[in-house]
Formats: sequence, C-alpha cells, structure tokens
Amino acid sequence: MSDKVVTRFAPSPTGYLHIGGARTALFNWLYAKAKGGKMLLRIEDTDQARSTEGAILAILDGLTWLGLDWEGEPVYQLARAVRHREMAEQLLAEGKAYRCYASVEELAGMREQARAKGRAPGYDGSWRDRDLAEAPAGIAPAIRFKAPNDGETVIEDQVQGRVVFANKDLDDLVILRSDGTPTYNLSVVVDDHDMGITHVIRGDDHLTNAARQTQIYKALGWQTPIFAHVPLIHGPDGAKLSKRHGALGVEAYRASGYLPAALRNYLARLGWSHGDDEIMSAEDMIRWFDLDAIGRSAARFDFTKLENLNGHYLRETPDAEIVDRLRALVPELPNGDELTAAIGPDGWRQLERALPGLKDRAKTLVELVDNAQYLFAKRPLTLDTQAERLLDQPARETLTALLPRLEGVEPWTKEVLDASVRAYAEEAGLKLGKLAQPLRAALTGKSTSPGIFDVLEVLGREESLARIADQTGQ
RNA sequence: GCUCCCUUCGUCUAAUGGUUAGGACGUCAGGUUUUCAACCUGAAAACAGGGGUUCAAUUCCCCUAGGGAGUACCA
Repeated sequence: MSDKVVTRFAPSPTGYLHIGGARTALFNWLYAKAKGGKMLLRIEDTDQARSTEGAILAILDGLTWLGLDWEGEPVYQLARAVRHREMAEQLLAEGKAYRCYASVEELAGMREQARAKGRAPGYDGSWRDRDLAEAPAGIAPAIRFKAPNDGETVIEDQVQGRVVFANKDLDDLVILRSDGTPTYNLSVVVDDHDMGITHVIRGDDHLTNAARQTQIYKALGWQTPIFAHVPLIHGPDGAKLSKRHGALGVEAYRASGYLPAALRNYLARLGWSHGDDEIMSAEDMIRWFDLDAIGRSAARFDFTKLENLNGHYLRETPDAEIVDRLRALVPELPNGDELTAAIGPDGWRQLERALPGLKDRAKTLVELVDNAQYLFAKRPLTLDTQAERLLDQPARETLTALLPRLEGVEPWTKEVLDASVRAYAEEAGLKLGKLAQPLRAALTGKSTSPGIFDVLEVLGREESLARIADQTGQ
C-alpha cells in the first residue's frame, strides 16, 4: 500500500457532462495533480434504463476538451455487478445483512407513518430479526444492510468539517435488489475500495450517502477514504442549476465559443480561492489547490464573469490557435454551412489577418465570427435599412458616396484610408463618430463592433496590407 | 415533516478578537482612442437579524429568519 493520492470522477452517463460535474472532475483532477497522485474515471452505468452510449462519449469528450485527463481505462460499474453481489452475500453470510420481504406498498406505508410521527422516514427494520419461516412464498427478497441502531456515524469531511449523524436516523438500506442487482451505495463502496481510492471528492448532495457508506465500509472491515463534499453550483437566481438556467453541459459552452482555459479558470474560482488571484493557469491551480480552501456555501453561476474571463483568454491566445479553434467550431454552428460557404477557402487567411482587431472586441469565438462578417460582406456594399435609420439626410448622402470607395480597387494604406474617410466626414460637416456606427451596420448588418478602422484596413485588399506591413517593419 | 449544510458589496470571494473590511466581475464617472472595443484612473456598493462571551466581535457560542441538499428495491 502506497500513500499516493488516488481520486476519481464517477459520473452517471444519463446526458452530457454537466457543468457541476465538470467542476467536480476539475477538483478531483487538481487535487490528484497537486499531490502527485492520479485521477481515475468510473462510469456509473448501473441504471440501464437511463444510461446511453452517447452520454458516455459526451462525458469523455467533455473531459478531454477541458484538458482533464484520467489514468488508465474508465471503469464501468455495470461490469462489476458480480463482485458487488459477492460482497452483499458475504455481508448476508456474516449476519451483517438480511433478507427483506416487504412489498412496495408496505414500504410506502412505513414512510407515511414515520412522517406522521415526525420521525426520520425509512424502513422500520421489521424483517431484521424475523424468522425466515415467516417469509411469504413466491416472493424474491431484497437484501438489506443491517445498519447500527445506536450511536453515531461521524464524517471527518475535508470541506464540511466534522459532520455527525445519529444512527437511529439512518435506516437499513437495500444493498441488493430482489432481482439480484446491487444498489448504488454498495457498488460505490466496493468500487472505491477495489480501485484504491484514497480521496472521494464529490457534490455535497452525497453527504448523507457518505454516512451510509461509512457504515458499509465498517461492516466490510475496510478503511474509509477521506471525504470532501463540495457545495453545488446554483443558477443566478439561487436555485439549483437546471435546464431553465440555460447551458448545462460543457459542450454547450464549447458550442457558444468559450475556451477551455477560461471555463477551467472560472469553475475553479467558483467555490475555491487562492487569496486575491483571479487569472490562473492550470499550472498555477495545481500549485495552489487544496481542499481546505474550498468554501462551504453554494455559489451562483455568473455568466457575465465567465464571459469576461473568456475575453481575457481570447486576447491571450495566439492567432493561429484561434483560427484552428474557429475552423473546428464553425461547422457546428447553427448557420455553419452558410458560414463555411461565405468564408470560402481564402477566407481563413483573411480572417487570421483581421484577428488582431477582432480579438479585442469579442468575448467568445462565436461573437468573434459574428464580428468578422464584414470580411465576407456581399459586394457592392449597400446601406441597409438598419444602417439608414441611424442617419440623417447629409450623413446618408455622405455614406452612400463613401461606400463604393470602400470597395476601391487601388491599394490603400491605413493612412490614406484614415485621411479619406476623415475628408468625407469633414466635407459633409459630420463627426467621424457619426458615420462610424451606420458604416459598421452597412458592412456587418449590426450597429456595434468591430472597430471601423479595422474594417477599412482589411477591406483595403492584400496589397495595402502588405504595404502597411512594410511600413511598420513587420 | 425529519436529518444535515450554508449566510461578507448585485455576483464570485479575501482577511481579522481591535482594519479606512481587501480583490475580481458587473454598474457609474473620467482618461486614452478622430468610432467601437481593449486599456488606465476613480466612485458607489457587504459583515442577514437578535441575544450572549469579551475591555473589544464581522470574527467565538446560542436563537431566529432566509437559502440549499438528502430523505427510493435512482445514481
């Protein structure tokens, strides 16, 4: 036995990689890396009705995209059912579990009664010491764990602190269903033990399970892992993060044009902190991460802050990498085919050249593509209705005169462009700023961004760009 | 209902038994930019409420309120 840290991420494949799950995975990954240990991956696919192949792939993809790697092959929980059943039978043989013949109706009645009496709901233990001779014929029993009735079960949680449960509140839970399949709490204990997990880092919705699992560990004679229950993420309104809050799966964030580095940084910072540090590379996080700096209260998801962070990382990302990401992203966009066609084979090079001006103005890759529309605008350029609405008579005339010029055939330098646009504006007695907005609208179909000089510069043909490059020495 | 957890600016959070309670996002105001962003500077903005303990409490204890999680032969 080495004392090397082994963590695990154990999602159930019932959809996509949930954003909360992603954070749990990130914390497990960070802790393992920080302590020189490893993170294992276990797919909890025992709910066969809800588990799908596609969901497994989505989870693996999501983790990979986020840059979270795991050691070895994923463990599939369903495949280990035989081992789980073995352990259930061992407990039964040792008298630490028993057969229960109660029907679903009886169980519902028990819950009702307990509730009425103001006690903890659950199984009343009626088959715990009952003679098997009384067992009804033709009914397959479930196997229940014989949980201690007295005393307390204590979790020394690395995040929550010392949490004490009175054993009388924890009922005898089913560990093997009447159809012979194991249940969650048994499977988790056996798997975590067999996989050599030293630290269980998961959502605090599992805190009560930790108590029940601790009892099972004890009954099996195994040492419990160290627990760390991380608070859940809430939506902006304070309620548990759900569909109506929008993007839930990490692939939605990828599709919205977020960078993995930004999402990683944001997620890490949500509930965990290292002094006043906000911008953190993966290396920084690994160097600084520890369980005791995780807060105990739930955090609300703030899309605006994520956007800001993403904008920051966008500006830091090398142009070539952005183009690569864009090429991967564009086909997945709703108007992907259209865009791909509009950009054409030459468009990517043009886009890369325009990137310095584009990067500063976008918060996401999608926004960036959006702002790049002027590159692929249909010629001849015309004032559309939206642009016209922004103009009075003289301004409209000025702009109408200006547009053909912007498609000019002769090479333009930035200086010439500046001068000529300014001349147009002055001639008409207009402020340049007044022309800028509608001009942008005419070129992009939108009244905001990108910067007008960036637009003009790129419209100025290859030659002018080359000349600008010459003049600036680069 | 029962069990457990939580509560510092709007949001994410830092710090401390004695501080002008710090940072970040957002907001507002300037600057820079002949536009928009980006960038820089500044401002407004918080210790849930009530009791204790203490010379002193945002910090320690209790209560209340509010929020959250769990409460299955789901995971």
